[in-house]
Amino acid sequence: MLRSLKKVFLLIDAFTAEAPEWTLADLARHVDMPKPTVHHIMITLLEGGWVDRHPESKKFRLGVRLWEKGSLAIKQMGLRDLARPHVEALMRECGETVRLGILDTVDPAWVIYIDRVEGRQTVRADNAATVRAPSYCVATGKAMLAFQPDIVSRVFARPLRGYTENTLTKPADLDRDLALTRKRGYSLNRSEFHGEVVGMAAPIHDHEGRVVAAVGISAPAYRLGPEVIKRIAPVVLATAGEISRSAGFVTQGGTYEAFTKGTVRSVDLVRGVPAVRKCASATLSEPSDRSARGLRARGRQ
Amino acid sequence: MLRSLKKVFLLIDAFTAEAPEWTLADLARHVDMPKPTVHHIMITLLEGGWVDRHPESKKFRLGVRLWEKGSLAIKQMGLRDLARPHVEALMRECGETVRLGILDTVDPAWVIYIDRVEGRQTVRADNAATVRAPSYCVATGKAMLAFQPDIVSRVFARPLRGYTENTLTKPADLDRDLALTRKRGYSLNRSEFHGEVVGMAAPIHDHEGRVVAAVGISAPAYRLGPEVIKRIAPVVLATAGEISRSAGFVTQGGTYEAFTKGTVRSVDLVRGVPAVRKCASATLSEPSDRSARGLRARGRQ
DNA sequence: AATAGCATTCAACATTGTGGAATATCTGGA
DNA sequence: TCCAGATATTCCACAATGTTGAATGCTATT
Repeated sequence: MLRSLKKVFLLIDAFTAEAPEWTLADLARHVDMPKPTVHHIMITLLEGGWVDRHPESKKFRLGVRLWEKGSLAIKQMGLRDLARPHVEALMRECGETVRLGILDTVDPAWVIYIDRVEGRQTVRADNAATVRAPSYCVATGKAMLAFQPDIVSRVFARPLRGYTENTLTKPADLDRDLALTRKRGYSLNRSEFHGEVVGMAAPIHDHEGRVVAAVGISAPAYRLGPEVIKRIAPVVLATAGEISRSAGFVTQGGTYEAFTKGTVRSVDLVRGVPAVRKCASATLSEPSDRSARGLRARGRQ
Repeated sequence: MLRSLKKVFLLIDAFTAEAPEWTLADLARHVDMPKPTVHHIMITLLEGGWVDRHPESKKFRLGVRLWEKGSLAIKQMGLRDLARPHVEALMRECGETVRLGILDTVDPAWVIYIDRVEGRQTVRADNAATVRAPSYCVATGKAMLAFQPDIVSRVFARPLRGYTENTLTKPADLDRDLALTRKRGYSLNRSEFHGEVVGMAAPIHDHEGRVVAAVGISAPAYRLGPEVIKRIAPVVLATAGEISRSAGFVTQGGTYEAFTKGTVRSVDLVRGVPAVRKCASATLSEPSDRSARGLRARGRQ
């Protein structure tokens, strides 16, 4: 809409973990805009505190105000605080790193981690860590995509980049994987993003039945073999269920009706929108032995 | 500079901890702009993921991208990770809540807390907590102001709002307090922001001698009496010194010269800029008994 | 059925950002 | 010391851009 604003977005997006500092000229080259234009915008951002500038090197960095408002944004979401105890409990139960992720509202091909608890005891929301990952290659991302089929097409809009030899880059393959995820209730990442790293995750629903996030664990492949996965799956599913529940998501009567003005409605878990038909919650129940076996067989190929 | 951008700033600033959600009309009224103008801007922000919108209530919230880039900003500053172990150590030593704060680059009348460790064991960077406080009423803020006299005038630019009956609202009073702070090396907050809450803090210098942050503790007044303050002061000062040191700040030769191309320069701690004269580091040394006594006397009035 | 409050769309207008050219400042090399 | 080639910054005329009143379409409330 507003073109000048989009230019600002482009400029801010130039600042990444890999390139956190920019000189004016480099920045102008990078975004392909005239230097004076970039200068004007950056000076304005500087005045507002949105970027910072080293007084000598003249290099720009992202500023304090961004952090301040960002903190507010995450606080607003509330989900993080809500989920925290369950996330920690999950870590304690399985000992591995636990992540809480949401889909990037702009581009669902990316997942953004809003919390993380390290395998050992480093219990801190370390936002210095990786915040962004391709949703179609990680467990949390796939857990969310699987239960929001209408969003998947947006992921397919662009070609799926392969990160490892295991990455599912063909839409058909990914679709099959998502279907499987829907069946068993949890998703699996078999080293599709980083080699040697595997993970599993389950979706979290809000009080209206929408998929809003996912919790998952990740670990070195050798430590998370098929048998372990089978054993841990119920725990991950239970965690996702508990978080959903504290977010107000209840499948039969009770809390749920409070949010729909006396009308008790159930939710179509697959579409993620309130629907008429009543359905059993795959999230809250444990997976059948059948699907667990199916998983193990698939993991071998 | 760019007026349209400033409008955007105004809009984003409307979102606070107290008013985290806005409808379009309310927002337009609040910032006193025509509705279509606000609409255009917000839609653009929405597309960029900088704000979010509840699909039904149509209310705007701050979005994920803000959080993402904010995380990057704080990570970039690095100071937080650097200081973390010392911050934690300080908490362990005195058992009280420890905060790490920096001055708002735009308006030094405010301090922004970039880290916090709770008195007990809740060791997490809880950015859901208070992030912003008036610098002239809190220990961390006054520690930074005291050692940057040129900045203080900017704080005086606007009248100092009183938060409690102890708040130093008269410039002369504050100046006296800052002078005292310079002498003893650490600042004190005697319930000047929140009643019943007192605190003390010391400034942190970077490798060029600039004051970049402050560490401090805060506690209920009854728990942090004059005698306790006297006992704890050296610990706080030592912590600030250690953080400064790991940031590359060294007062005699050594690391410091590495940053000034072979020229060994010392730093004028008060002005915060490299200077010719050599001075003893108030930050790294313990306060004399005299100043500690002076403090106790003052605390009585 | 009617009102009042929302969000949204449109298009004509002039305010606003744009960017080429000029200047100032810095850095490293000869 | 001086120059060459970077950099950041300032200026101003132009037109592209954001602006906003008026009109429309919603959704709730009375």
